Amino acid sequence: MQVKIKEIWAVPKIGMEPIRRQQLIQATMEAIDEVGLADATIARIAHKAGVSTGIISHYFGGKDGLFEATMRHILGDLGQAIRKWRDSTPDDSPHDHLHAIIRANFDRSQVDRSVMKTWLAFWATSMHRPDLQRLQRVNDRRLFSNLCHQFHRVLPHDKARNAARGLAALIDGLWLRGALVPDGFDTERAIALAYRYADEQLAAN
Amino acid sequence: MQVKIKEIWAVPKIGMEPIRRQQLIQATMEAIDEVGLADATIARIAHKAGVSTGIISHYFGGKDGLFEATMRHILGDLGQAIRKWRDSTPDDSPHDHLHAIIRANFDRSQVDRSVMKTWLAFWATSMHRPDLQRLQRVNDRRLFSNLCHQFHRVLPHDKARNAARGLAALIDGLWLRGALVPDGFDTERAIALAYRYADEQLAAN
DNA sequence: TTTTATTAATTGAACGTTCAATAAAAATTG
DNA sequence: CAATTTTTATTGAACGTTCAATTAATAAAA
Repeated sequence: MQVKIKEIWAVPKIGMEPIRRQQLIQATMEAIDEVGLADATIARIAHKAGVSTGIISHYFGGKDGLFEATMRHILGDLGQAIRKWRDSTPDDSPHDHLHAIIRANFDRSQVDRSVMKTWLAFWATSMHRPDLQRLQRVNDRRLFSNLCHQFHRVLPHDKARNAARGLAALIDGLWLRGALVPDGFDTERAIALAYRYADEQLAAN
Repeated sequence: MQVKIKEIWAVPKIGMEPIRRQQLIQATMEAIDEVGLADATIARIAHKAGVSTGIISHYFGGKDGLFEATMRHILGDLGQAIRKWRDSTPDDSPHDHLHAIIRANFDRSQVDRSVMKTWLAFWATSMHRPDLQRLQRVNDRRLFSNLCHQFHRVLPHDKARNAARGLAALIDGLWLRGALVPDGFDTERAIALAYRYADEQLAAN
């Protein structure tokens, strides 16, 4: 029944799944960077990845599934960055550990333009989608309890909790303000401000 | 040419424009609160405001215009809150002025659920729409230069700028984290943390 | 042969916008 | 004052477009 001009069909290769998933997640972030989530249609994403639209439903079940997978990918990168900076620290004093967490949150993988825009879209969307909201809260709590644990090695309960709350907010705020300015994000300045806050909280025991 | 069952037509009353604009802006925020910007269709908004879809284009030129007007309304409320808290302060010391700015940013008009969700949608959308981006930057700069001016009455240039940058980020971060938790936003705790930061910066001259 | 991989074409729902119709109210004219 | 024209306010059906999702077709690989 189909009308065809040429008898050219795609050449299936085995083991394409992980490659296609990666390609489509990357294309999703790029599309969001270019036109925003609302206009990041599956046709646009598929074209950018060099595949047809059907493949998105095939591997991710649909657009929603692709977006969630993209966000999980970014969260995975953040977790990796935290491990990387933690392991690169000489000793494991609260001071060094806090600095590592701060550095990780401003890691190159997190301040990339397309990643930052995807984060913003994620926040706005997560408010109406329970599945994304859960993802968001898990991440939120992890940052908070990480910070809390480190502060608690030096400060009493309440002070540690408040210090963690403040530092978590400062990190998010610096990151948000960095994301919202169109021109470059001065990461080092943001890191320096967060370091200062962390150090002051540690000193006030 | 229209097919009618009943001979009932709307009863136009003069001077409806400001009333309709207010109704539609309110309905927009409620719709965003309920289903998010993407699903806040003009049909839904119009129904919620108790008017027909055509009226949105009539008064706002379209959906985009309505969203921008909604955001301008929220920004206007923020400006009003800043004036309110500034005027309610006994003297105009840097300390009191900073506290007033902090209070205004956590004013009831700004921590309302529908307002917070609209803010989030605004941030995500502003990244791809120059008109909204300008609106966003004007607001950003106003907060920063307000803070900077107050800190500068006590601190030298560089320290004032860093203190302002830090406090602006802390305010935004506390606000963001408050917006993202589904259950209530502990405004007083956020205000207390911001106060503490402001006070510590003022003391470190 | 079945499974995996993929595409092009198609479908149907949803959406924003436009527009003719309608009438009260206000302004203008005779 | 009465008759008319214009302005303001409003509706809701119709239109055209855009999407996400589905489907039939295709073939290499297992």
